[in-house]
Amino acid sequence: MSARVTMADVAEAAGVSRALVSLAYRDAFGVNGDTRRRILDVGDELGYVHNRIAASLASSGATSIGVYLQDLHNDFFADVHDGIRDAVETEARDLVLAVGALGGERDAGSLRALQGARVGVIIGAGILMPDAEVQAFSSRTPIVSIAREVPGVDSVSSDNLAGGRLATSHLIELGHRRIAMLANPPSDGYLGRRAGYEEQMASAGLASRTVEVSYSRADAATAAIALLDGDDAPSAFFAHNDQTALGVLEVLLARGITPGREVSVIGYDNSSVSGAPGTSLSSVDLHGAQLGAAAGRAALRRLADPAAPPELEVTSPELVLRMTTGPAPV
Amino acid sequence: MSARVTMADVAEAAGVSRALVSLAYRDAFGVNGDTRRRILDVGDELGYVHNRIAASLASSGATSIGVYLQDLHNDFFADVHDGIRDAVETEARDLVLAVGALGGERDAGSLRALQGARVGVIIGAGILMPDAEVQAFSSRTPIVSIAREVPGVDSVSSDNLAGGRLATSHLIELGHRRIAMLANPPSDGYLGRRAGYEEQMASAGLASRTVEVSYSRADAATAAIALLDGDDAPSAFFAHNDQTALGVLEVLLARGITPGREVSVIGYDNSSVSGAPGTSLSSVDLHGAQLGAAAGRAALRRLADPAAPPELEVTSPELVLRMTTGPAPV
DNA sequence: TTGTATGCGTTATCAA
DNA sequence: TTGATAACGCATACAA
Repeated sequence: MSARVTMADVAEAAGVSRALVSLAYRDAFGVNGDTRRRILDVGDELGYVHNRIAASLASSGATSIGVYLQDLHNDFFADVHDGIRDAVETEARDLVLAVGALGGERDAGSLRALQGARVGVIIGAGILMPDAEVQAFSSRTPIVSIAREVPGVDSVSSDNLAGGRLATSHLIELGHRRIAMLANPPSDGYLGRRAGYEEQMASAGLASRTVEVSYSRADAATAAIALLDGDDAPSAFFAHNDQTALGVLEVLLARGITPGREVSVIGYDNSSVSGAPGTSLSSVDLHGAQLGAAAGRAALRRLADPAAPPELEVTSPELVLRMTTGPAPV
Repeated sequence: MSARVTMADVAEAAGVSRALVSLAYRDAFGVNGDTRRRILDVGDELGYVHNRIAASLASSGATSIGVYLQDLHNDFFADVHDGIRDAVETEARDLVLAVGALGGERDAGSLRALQGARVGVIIGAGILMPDAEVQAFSSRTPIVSIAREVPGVDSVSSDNLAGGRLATSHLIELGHRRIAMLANPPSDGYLGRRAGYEEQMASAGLASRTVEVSYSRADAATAAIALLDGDDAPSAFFAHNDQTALGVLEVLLARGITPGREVSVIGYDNSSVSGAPGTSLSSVDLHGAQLGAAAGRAALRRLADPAAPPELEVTSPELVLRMTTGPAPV
């Protein structure tokens, strides 16, 4: 608990100027590699820690990167985080994290907190505010939106249409003809998944059967029961996300139906639960780490040129096949 | 992109002094509720955001709370985060997050980053540094350790001995006699789980069979295969965590053995995968949110009194039974 | 490389 | 409540 060590102390102990110490800690130009090492060593010995607070206040342009993640319980956001960190760490930028909430009730507060931390740009994954609010916010602190396209705002998203096509056409190729889709509420976006499904069904001459469900597993289970008990029960389900697919699996297992044999199921997100033994859910992978990395690079570009026109980058999803998909029963 | 709005601007627009604006934004005493609201409204209109960077630099004592989470892919840490946030948000403290890595290779860097952000205390979940380093670090910036007891450092941990007893005695009550434990490397702590297992086995007159494995699923699978193929194959497995238990399940399913019928399995952590249909793993729940909340409160106490003696708080784990546990086959 | 001066936007302290 | 002023620890620009 000695008095706080400052740059001045390090400078004195190392026998150099304050300014040089400052440069050394930012590994800027104009400081010889040897002296740099020596300065850092002296700093370590004294227990000095570069004060990013003071540094940030003093430097005019904000250089740190804010990261907003909707929900830590969802593995997708963990992937996104990893991707961002990978893409950004070569630049030695500070990442400032803020976590939201599933319902979006923390969006505004968390984004404000990042703004209060004076980040230069915010990478947002799972922001639920309306487009208009995102745009308004972005005009003060630029946002890079992940997995959601916001007009006028840098966006990095996965091709949902392609994902919907991938899943559906695979089920069709397996011989399924009665394929139901459990879709999310249209107001939340991700419409491409549904569009891809309906397009593929139509072009195969099959009738679409789309049921809208919420994000809860229980809700999905209810919908699955209704479909299975109805006329012309489907032999395959395409779910808008893994959570929904788990609801379907729950129903199948409870009825003694083996997923992948009698009935096939494909989810979306390829979250960590998908790979669990026993569950082994086929799913569409968004490649969250890839999205995060792309967003990280976009953030660096935005920091470098605040006036550049907004960018839109679209990455391709991938179908990951496990045990819940199999040939249609005869 | 207007010029940055500062407190001075707000003060002028609201027709009050700078000092009053400062007080209003910290909702401190000495500012009438009405004027406070008015000041905040004016601030909003001007698009002012309280600059936490400048505030933090100017205020003498650090009041923000650092949170170190080892790995976002593990649901346990998400629970911990939620618990901390709940416990702390009434105090309106800033949470500063840092994320580590599974192998511990980011421990030092992440903790330093928090120190550089001048937090007043750090809540650490999943720190892997040796005790001595944690203690040394904690003497500069106090640490509250979660799920790991570090002598001389505030710690909030779950009672691993009780957890090991719970799991083992339950298997014994189910009639199992050949119960194997897949334990973690002793150097990582959590020794109580193993001790609880061995104690319960001994007091039931049964022979312990402990095999040490790493944290990888594949490693656990290998160990399970060796045990199942050996003499006197176990009818039940107690795994030191869920990941390890999944490795066992993988082997059982591959061999057509139904978990919970022929062979029982209990994991530890009750992570999100445990509840997936098809997996349905019985597990010991650490109650991460509860641990987080306790740590949050401990952090607030530490902030209030840096000189108080270190505290140790121990919470009780709970056995969550699902499909992978059942009576011993006859 | 070195000093040195100036400023970043607050908080904190005091006297009024 | 108000001003006014001194920190806070650093970045930055400049002259040497």
